[in-house]
Amino acid sequence: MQGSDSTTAYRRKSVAERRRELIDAGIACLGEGGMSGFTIDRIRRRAGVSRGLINHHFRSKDDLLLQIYAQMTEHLLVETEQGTPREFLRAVIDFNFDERTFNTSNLRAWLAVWGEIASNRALFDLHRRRYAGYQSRIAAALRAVATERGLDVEARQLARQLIALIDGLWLEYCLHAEEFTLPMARQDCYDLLRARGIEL
Amino acid sequence: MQGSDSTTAYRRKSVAERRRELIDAGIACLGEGGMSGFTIDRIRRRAGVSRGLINHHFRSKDDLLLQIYAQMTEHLLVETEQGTPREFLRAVIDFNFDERTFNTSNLRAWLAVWGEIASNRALFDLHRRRYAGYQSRIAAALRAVATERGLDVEARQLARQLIALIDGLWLEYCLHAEEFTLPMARQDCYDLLRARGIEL
DNA sequence: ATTCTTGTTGAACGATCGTACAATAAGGAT
DNA sequence: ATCCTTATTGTACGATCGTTCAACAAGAAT
Repeated sequence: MQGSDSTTAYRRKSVAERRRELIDAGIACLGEGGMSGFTIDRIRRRAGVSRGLINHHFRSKDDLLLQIYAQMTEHLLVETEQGTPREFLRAVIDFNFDERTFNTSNLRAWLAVWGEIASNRALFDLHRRRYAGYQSRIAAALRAVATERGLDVEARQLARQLIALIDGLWLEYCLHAEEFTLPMARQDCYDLLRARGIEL
Repeated sequence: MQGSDSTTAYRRKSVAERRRELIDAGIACLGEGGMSGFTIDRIRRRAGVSRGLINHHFRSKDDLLLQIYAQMTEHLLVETEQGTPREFLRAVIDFNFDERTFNTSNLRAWLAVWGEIASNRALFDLHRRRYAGYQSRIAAALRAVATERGLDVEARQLARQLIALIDGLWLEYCLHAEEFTLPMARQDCYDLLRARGIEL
């Protein structure tokens, strides 16, 4: 755009870098205006790029949305890949309530995507694949920690409750950020498990 | 349309009845296609009505969305207006997981609306008003039941957790209806309170 | 310097969006 | 029967949507 060299009209970037920028711009638009704000024109403006470039890097707008979801879940999966079951559970909770993840813009983006999953086949399928692994890994970790302490828990049920609480807290925060702090939300999750005898 | 009397092209209805029909059609569209499916043309087709009628009964599409939210929350407030704190809490949980409320179409409609609240001023304001009363009533009921048993609970925090769990379970069910039963979800809520010493 | 690849642009397209409005007719009042 | 109100229709409009595509130029390769 207005680069330091006034003789060049624009700057070329690598495919990976540009795609990443467009994905980030898309997430920002989702966070700012929900699904109604997820528009080729708004995305391209936020990315500081021309109208046609999005369709050059992505097959369609739906494809961009799919890549956005892929990146959002990628973060969650990658950053919780670690050691013992107890460490894993802590990582899941802490990551979900880390400032980088737990901010209104990002949460609104998630909310907007959730609203589309049910009526977008490709998105739905990807979500199913990602989510199944997520839940079963949490259930397995809960089971491991519980048996280690000689507790008898319904691991799948508890995993479901934990995930539901996390998502619900996200939702609450998304709509009522002011009466809410990040450590409070995190503590709510630890409390849920402690009340079942699982201390992290 | 194709009424029994073939000489009449359409049937007039009372303002209240027609508005209700349009609101219901709008909810159905939200549940079916998310915010992207919330379209004047789709709504009017589902309601079996002409294009112009929606703007006759509602100032704008945003106004219709506002009325839709008003009706959805109305149900929740009305059906939980009853007696003792314990009865009230049971009513809240039971209503949230009643078949009439807890079905994928309705939940998807909620999800779609939630996604818009943050970026729609009028919707946001209405939501705030409705939600504040909802949360404080739950907190008060929890406090009453707890002190009745000599327990010391952080009522507002627990209310927040309960609401988050309810919303989270809605969300889970919305996206994974098959590995989920209604009584299971309801039980999850009772479990949360029981784990804190509050037996309903 | 020149060539070549391809990231990037911007105009143009048809479709669909929400809204406005004049014309119509249903159905109660008289 | 006739009038009157207004619920209802259907067309039209401008704006914006997602997508296509020929032309352009950035920048590495030569």
